[in-house]
Amino acid sequence: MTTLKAVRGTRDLLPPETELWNRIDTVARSVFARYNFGEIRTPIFEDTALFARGVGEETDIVSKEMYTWDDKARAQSEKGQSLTLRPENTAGVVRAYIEHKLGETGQLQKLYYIGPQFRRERPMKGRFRQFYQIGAEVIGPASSGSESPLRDAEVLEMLATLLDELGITGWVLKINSVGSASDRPRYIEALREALKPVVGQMCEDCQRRAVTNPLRVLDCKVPHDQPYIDALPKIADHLDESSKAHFAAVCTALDACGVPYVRDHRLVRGLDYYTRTTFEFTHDAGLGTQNALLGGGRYDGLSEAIGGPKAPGIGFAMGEDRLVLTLQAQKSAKAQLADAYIAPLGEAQNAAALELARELRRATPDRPGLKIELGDGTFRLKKSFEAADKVARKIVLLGEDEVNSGILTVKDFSTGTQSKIARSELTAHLASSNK
RNA sequence: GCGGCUAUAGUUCAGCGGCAGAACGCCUGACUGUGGCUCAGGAUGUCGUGGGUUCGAUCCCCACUAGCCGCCCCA
Repeated sequence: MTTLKAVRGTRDLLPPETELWNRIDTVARSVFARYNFGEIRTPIFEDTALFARGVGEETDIVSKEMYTWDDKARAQSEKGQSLTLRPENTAGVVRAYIEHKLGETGQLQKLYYIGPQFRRERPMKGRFRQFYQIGAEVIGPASSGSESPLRDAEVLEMLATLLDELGITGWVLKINSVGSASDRPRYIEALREALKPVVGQMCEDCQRRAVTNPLRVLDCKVPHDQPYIDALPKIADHLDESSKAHFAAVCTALDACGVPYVRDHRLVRGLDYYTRTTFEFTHDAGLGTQNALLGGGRYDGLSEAIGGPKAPGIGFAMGEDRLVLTLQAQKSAKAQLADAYIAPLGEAQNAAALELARELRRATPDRPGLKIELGDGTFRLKKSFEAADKVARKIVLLGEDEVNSGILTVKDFSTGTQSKIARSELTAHLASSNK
């Protein structure tokens, strides 16, 4: 029989790595809570039309990367329909916003999500077919302030805080404005015109892009092409007055709170719904060419595109897989040692050891409970020490003497010192030197 | 979807058309209640899967699968 394996582009997350994933989730939830975001959980699959209309029929994501299937009717009373595993979460959140009439509250909705997304792409380092995103959306009727540049700046400031609290050092924030829905076609036309005379001298990829998707020429990294690209028209010069003022206000607010950023007029994003502010946080360690930790932007027309009321918004999605890779590359990911390893000396002490472990592990109103690894009485003492040294900060010896006297032997691996501790004081002793 | 590189022990990787290797890790003992160092010994495995060429294939050829890199795109 052939052995079954995780399918291409999917993977199992195992300890100790899952500890890092959990830590990232915890830090993210804590930051979101302080900025007064609430969690939303949307279904993992949706009607295919949601993504076609929301993300854009012509985008690569929709045209070739979605896991879509025909869900057959099972009875007269049930309709068949085309369903799709979500390739991103913004469309689902906006769908929920419309469906539950969250705009009717008049309040600004601040929602975050953490969960798996699915795209049928060629897997690479930092790119998987099932991958995890942590994202958030700020959306509401214009009267709630959802359109304000202050929202953009606040979201960016929150992201800087989140990355800092995660311990990611050396991130770079790039921002740009892609203008309103009417600005962009005008700019693309200007780009085509400007490319015509020079594209013959540029790389083959650019010659193809100039025809298929001129905005992508801005992404070209071939050194020879750079002078030509620098000479091309900039989208900043093709924005209408209100988009210009909006972007300037975002920059002013970021300057005021000291979040560093670079304006990158070449930053273009591939999802149709983006308008005005777009951004990306990049990092160079551990990610190879997939160096974007997160990306996002404003989507002032998305709600209408999927049949809802006017509801301007801004959001982002972080690649959690990429945060993990970056933190691992920074070596700030070390497994948490147990507070103690209990070593019963002889099988006769096994039962007493379990009882002791239960006591130490148990949480009380004033103490969270200790992290305890339990050995085995059949191990020779040497083996217990070797095992304990790998997983715990201290070893607690529980032999016949200790069980009878109630005075336990505790050795601290970091200092090498050994002490006798009364059983009644053991919890306090182990908890006190918790760092 | 297209092009390229890769796949051997738990891990990182050598290797060769003729007995499957190293380092680290793991297990046992020296050492019966004191680890890290040392020494002695031990187990590593469908050489990614399936075909083909050959007296003989882990090695050469083909296909498939998977990972990585580039295109495309994106978190």
